[in-house]
Amino acid sequence: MQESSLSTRYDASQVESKWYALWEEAGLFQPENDPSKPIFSITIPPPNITGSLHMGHALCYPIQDLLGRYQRLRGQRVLILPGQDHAGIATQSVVEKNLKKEGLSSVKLGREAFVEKVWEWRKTSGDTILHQFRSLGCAFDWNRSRFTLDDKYAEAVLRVFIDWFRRGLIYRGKRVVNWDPVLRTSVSDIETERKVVQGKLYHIRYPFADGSGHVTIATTRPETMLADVAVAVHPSDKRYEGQIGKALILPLMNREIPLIADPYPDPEFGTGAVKITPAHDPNDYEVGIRQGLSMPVVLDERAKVNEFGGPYAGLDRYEARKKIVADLEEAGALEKIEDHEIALIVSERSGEVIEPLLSEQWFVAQTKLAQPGIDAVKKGEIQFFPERYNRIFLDWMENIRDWCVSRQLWWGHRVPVYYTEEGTPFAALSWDDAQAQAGEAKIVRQDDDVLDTWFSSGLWPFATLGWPEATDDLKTFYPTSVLVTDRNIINLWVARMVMMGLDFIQEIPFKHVYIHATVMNEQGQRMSKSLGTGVDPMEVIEKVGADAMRFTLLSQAGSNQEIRYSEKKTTDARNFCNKIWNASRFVLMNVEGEGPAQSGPLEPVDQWLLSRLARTEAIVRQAYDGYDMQLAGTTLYDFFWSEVCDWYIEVSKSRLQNPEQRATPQWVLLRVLRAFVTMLHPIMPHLTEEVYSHLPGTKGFLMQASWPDIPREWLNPDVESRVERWFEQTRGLRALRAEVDLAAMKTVPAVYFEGDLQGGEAVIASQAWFEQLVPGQPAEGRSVSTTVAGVDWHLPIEGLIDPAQESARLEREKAKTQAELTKLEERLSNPMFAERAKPEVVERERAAATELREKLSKIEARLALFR
RNA sequence: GGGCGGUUAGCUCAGUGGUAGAGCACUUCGUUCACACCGAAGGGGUCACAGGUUCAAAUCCUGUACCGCCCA
Repeated sequence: MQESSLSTRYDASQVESKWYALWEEAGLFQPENDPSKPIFSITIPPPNITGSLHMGHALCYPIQDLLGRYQRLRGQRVLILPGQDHAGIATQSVVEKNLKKEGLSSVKLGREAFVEKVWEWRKTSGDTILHQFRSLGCAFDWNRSRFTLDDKYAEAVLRVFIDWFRRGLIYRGKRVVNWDPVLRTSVSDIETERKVVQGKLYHIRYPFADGSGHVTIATTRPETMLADVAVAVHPSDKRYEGQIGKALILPLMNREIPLIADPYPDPEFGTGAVKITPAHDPNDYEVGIRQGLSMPVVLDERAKVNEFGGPYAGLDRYEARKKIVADLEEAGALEKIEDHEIALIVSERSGEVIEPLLSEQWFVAQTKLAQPGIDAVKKGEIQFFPERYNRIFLDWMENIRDWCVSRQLWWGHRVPVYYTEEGTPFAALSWDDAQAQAGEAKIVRQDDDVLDTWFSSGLWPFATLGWPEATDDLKTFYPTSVLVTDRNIINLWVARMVMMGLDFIQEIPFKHVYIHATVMNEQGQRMSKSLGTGVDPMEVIEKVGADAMRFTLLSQAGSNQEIRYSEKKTTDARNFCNKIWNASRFVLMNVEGEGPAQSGPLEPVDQWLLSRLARTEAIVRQAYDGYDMQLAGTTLYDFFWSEVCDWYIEVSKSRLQNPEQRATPQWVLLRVLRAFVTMLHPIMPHLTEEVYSHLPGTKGFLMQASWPDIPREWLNPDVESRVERWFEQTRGLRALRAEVDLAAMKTVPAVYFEGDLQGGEAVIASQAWFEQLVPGQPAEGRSVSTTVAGVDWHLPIEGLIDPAQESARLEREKAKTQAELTKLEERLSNPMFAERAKPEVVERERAAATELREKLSKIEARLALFR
């Protein structure tokens, strides 16, 4: 290949699709069949079948791909198992919406036909997001892809339910749940969000039955009063002393309800009296349980008032509120209405306000299951990254509440409970199975509900590997190495996988949990399609390529909890791609054939770069190991751009022109470039694979290569500081030139110096653009001078010097130096400093002060020449 | 109400006790044969605030304010 004919612009679009196809063709996404290698495995968080790629995915999945690619380079046998979640509510409501457009509905179709429709929909659009993962470069094992409603997976789900049912861990009970009146199902807490809105606080008088005055309660939801069973006050509330136990008349309904004492009401808030509606408020429900109150339900599954609401029956909850408020007003029971901020709970799926509703549901007892998970985290068998999430996890697990697992949906794993005519439940894999268990009694129906989606995804790390069968995959890849996910589902998903894994496999499901940041937009707002703040990652990939997209996000991901995405950053990342591309072209254009087999003697700059490489490698390796992609990314960026390109390549240019000298820089550049693309490969897989393929002597894929093996002796701090001193001198000289308007990069005959350059003459001369560095002072004429790290430089430019300008420059330099010196002297003059500070610090400060004093006196002397 | 995270240059962020950093943006200069998606130089910061610990604090401690998130 003619490297010089490669374009000066890196074109990601061609490169990326080419390599992805080649990797897949070569079977590189499957784990190697080499049992001697250690295992690294991940089962990815299964995206919903309703999904398409968003920025959160564009971070989460590339992190997993990065880890997989890194561990593969490190010699591990890597499995990343992809798949999808059937996502009960989300999917069902999407399909319902589609049906509505056709004038159909789930009710019209009936259960069987509806579920059929959902399967059709899943087949046509279900894999969209998995295909999009390919554009991101994700090296996942598509052959092992799983879906939570696959036959085998579904069987695993039912087996778990049946097992827990038999052990008495699953029970049926009445609770106040989050009821979505539009989707007409219970929903979990994670499927709701809080929204603060401006509402009203209604103050209502409840008169005592004996006519001795009244109690005023305040409520934001007057319509629920229809189902009030009591009014509660705090036991310590002096205002109600002696009145506890008296009967109140519930206005409009004219029922008698008691005034009770309970710790729930906050005496500071309003009158301290709270109406209690156990069937329609979770807090009131707790009071109801404590006090043994009845729990009438007054709203139906559509949130309409039922027959218990008497004259209000049939009204929607909001219509009922209006009418009730009007009637209260008329009855003189309404004391006042205030504006009040209300924290509404809204269903994420339908956007409807959640109705807390008492209903009968299936629950899983959690306390016993949680304990092994708590122990595993406390013992450090499972570790969260960042560490702070350990506690968040433990706090939740230690205060865990029973889990409502039933959903009133049709799409999902149907609760495997069958009932006899008498209503006796049997949990079984099939109707026949249940009948066999029931014996004489006849099974007449199966439970209508389906299981919470998290119930099935809780099995993900082992059901995907073949459980309940003892498959090779399960033996080989479980427990998995790490789970990478979002902090929002630590409790709802991570905790469940931990509990289920420990309960059914008796082993933790993963050793590490890395909680990644949330991707925000440029203004720090949450990205959301409905708010129009979302950005489509596919469009970004089209513009700048997947590698730049990945670098943008990955190089911001560490232990932070927010990342700001901006288009500008993708441009920067694209520029980095281009820089790598062009520097690689440069190297290839300057190497012929296979390149030198070995280096000649290494010069200090060669040793310097190799030493920098050694440091970079150590930092990057530790960063990847500790889930600090940000550190890895920025370290590689800085190393390549400033050390390889800005210094080493520039210094090497003249050597590469010289046939006698070129072998060594060629050898160094190839070694460094190969190591660099290997280390960067987990972040930018395509570009690095492309560059690697052009390197002389390359066989096979970079994806299959080994992590760079850096000889220990390359680390050379002495050479580093020596060479960096040369660069410091170079920068000082360039700055001096700029100060006197001497154009950069135009070679000038001579500059004079006094001091020790430590062998850096050639490097400094070429990099500061001088033909020669002359020891001593210029014989005659004026020159401008500067002092850099103890070396004096004199640039003879008689005739070009504007004395006023030069003395102004010197004054600035003097002021700066003086300020530094003053600061140092203040520190040094404190006797406690010399006494208590570490000796090396004192020594360093003293030396620095001496150098500054010398520099200052030189500046003074130079100033005198221009006055 | 409880908890967690954040507050450092115009912007986005590094920086776990020893002379305040990077990228972008900005100013000036420069198309030289890797790259103008580039190079050179430069300006720019009371490290949110108030106390404390320390020879020394962006960094450790206490408190406050503001922003964000989670739980109730």
